[in-house]
Amino acid sequence: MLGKVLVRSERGRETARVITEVEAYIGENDLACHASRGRTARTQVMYGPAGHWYVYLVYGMHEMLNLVTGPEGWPSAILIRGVEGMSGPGRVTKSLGIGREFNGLLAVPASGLHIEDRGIVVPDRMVKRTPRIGVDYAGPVWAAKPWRFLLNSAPLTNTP
DNA sequence: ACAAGGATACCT
DNA sequence: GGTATCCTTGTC
Repeated sequence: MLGKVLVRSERGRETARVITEVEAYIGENDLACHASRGRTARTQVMYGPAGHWYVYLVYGMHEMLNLVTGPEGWPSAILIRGVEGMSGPGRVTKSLGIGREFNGLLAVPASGLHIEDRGIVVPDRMVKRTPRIGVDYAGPVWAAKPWRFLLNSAPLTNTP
């Protein structure tokens, strides 16, 4: 998803930003994943088919935007932690006007929020991997998984 | 360094 | 119905 473009459309106005930082949460075994506690009203969307948004509130004030991935029945999602000019997952949603009303919606243009490939090239050597942020509670094994990915320089724009 | 802030999951 | 905890940010 790095280098792909997050597109928010609202009443004919479109805001597009390149995704620069993401984290993976993979399955019930992953103790940092909300689905590690099983299927609940909140985590239900992660058990569904890929391509739907999973949006939840954390710390009582920040909306986290995740895209459901993986096959049906295997709860997994990618948290969008950063877009160009915006660092931090709470700022991503706030700056684009994204809230829990998107939870469960399919990531297609008609829903007002989707992801596009606009030809930006991201070679592997431009991608940095680190452990995920704020997941110490998951224990040393799962907190150490290098499942945070970010661009370590500006992406190469493929000008048509 | 730490408060703000509300939902969630799990307990009684 | 009570409570510990949370995939954070801004201000102290």
